[in-house]
Amino acid sequence: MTTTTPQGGATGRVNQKRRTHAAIVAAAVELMATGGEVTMPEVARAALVSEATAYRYFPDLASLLAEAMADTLPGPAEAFAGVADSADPAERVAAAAEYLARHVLARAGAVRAMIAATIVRPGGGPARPGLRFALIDEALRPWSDPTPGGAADDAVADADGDADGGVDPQALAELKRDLAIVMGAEALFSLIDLAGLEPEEAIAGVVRTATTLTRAALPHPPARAGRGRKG
Amino acid sequence: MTTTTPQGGATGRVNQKRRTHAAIVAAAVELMATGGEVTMPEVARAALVSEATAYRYFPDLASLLAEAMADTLPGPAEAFAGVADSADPAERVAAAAEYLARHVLARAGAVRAMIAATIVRPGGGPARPGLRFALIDEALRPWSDPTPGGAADDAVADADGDADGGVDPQALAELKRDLAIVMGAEALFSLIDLAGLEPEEAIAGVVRTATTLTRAALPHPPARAGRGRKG
DNA sequence: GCCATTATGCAAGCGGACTCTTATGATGGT
DNA sequence: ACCATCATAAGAGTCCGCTTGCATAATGGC
Repeated sequence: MTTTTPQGGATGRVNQKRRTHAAIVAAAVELMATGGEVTMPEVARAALVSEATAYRYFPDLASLLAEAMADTLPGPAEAFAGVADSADPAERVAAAAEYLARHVLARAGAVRAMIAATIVRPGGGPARPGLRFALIDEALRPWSDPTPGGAADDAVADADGDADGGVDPQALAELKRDLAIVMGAEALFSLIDLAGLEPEEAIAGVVRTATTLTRAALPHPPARAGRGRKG
Repeated sequence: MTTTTPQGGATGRVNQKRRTHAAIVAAAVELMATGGEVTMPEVARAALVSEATAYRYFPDLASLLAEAMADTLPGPAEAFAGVADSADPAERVAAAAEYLARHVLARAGAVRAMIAATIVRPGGGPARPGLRFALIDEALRPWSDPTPGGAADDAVADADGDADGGVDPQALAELKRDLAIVMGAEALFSLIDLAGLEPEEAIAGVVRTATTLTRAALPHPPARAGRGRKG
């Protein structure tokens, strides 16, 4: 996510810099979409730019991939397209988890490279986007904001019965932490690489686990995640 | 976990090969224990062996680290030392999760290198140990084996009330999958690197999430994971 | 103790992630 | 149109992962 331009930010040949920057990101986005591996020399070649120049704009490959990744995520809005008017957090969490998982799997090669690059640099800067956190917050908004102002208010009361907005803040924070573990690329790759699941099974797996965790956080008798809905 | 010796397995100069193999693994174990990064040249130097020789015994760094890692894990027995006579799966899962997490964190550098190496080789062989799976199976044994033959039988009946061994096999399989996501090094590093938690907080986090999932799989009214027990 | 077997060391090499230096050449204000 | 500024290209260099070929030397059966 870190972007460095030559000679600081808005000084010098701003146009050229914006052009170059855009070209590099565009090339990265395109290569990422193939799902294959993405290397810095490749991106540079595709962007008609020297490798050294690419490194002048991004401190490392992970930062470049992070920005390219973030650029292809239109924002939380799309993730909840199907459940926009639903105030059931479990449903919203499931939608977010699946949305993120499919996005990741479609760019598996790049995401794998990103994880590999960032995992060996513990303190080395915020090179990885916190995509999941924004999605989690948005998914749990019905519990965070007591009154979002739309039809959701009714839905909350409908789904929640007595305590509509009254969710224990600590329980909410813990749920967010739980979901941060599950709603990530690493979780997906764990299931695929270690557990030997097929991509679709892995998606179903993380969605199910995320749903289970969300339901478990509810103060009400939890129905377990619906199984066989995708099978 | 893959070990290749020159000229096949038990042929040729067996003693020399065993000595060399042991020296390499021992060096890796020692370097891992420092928690710092572990590279192949380093291990080779520490083992008084050329790098090429190290690669003759292990196809890649990940395999070497995997074997060294597995060698330092005395087996499932130790993990459940404190809860050996407990048949509460949630308690056993918590113990296993914490055990694994501490083991990983004590060798963070090596594990990070291992993840980095394996994440970019999706189909490239089983270079990563399934440590978690054995632990999960062992933790859930009270549910898998209706009658393990010890004092656990009574404890099961005690904790479970009516249906002692009668746990839905599918629910059990799903729980195992859930736990496979949470009880792993990646989950730990996600919390530390992305969520910004301290190591101890991260351990508490995965333990809590694992406990929550296990409790949620119980057919009975689940008490949420005890919070504040670890501070 | 000899000597064929065979593990090992050395060294070169490839590609990727970066870093740094030097020399162009495009940019854009005047 | 000029030309100082500044982004860029090119290339070498470092480190690691990993491979390969060849010469050397230890091993251990005889």
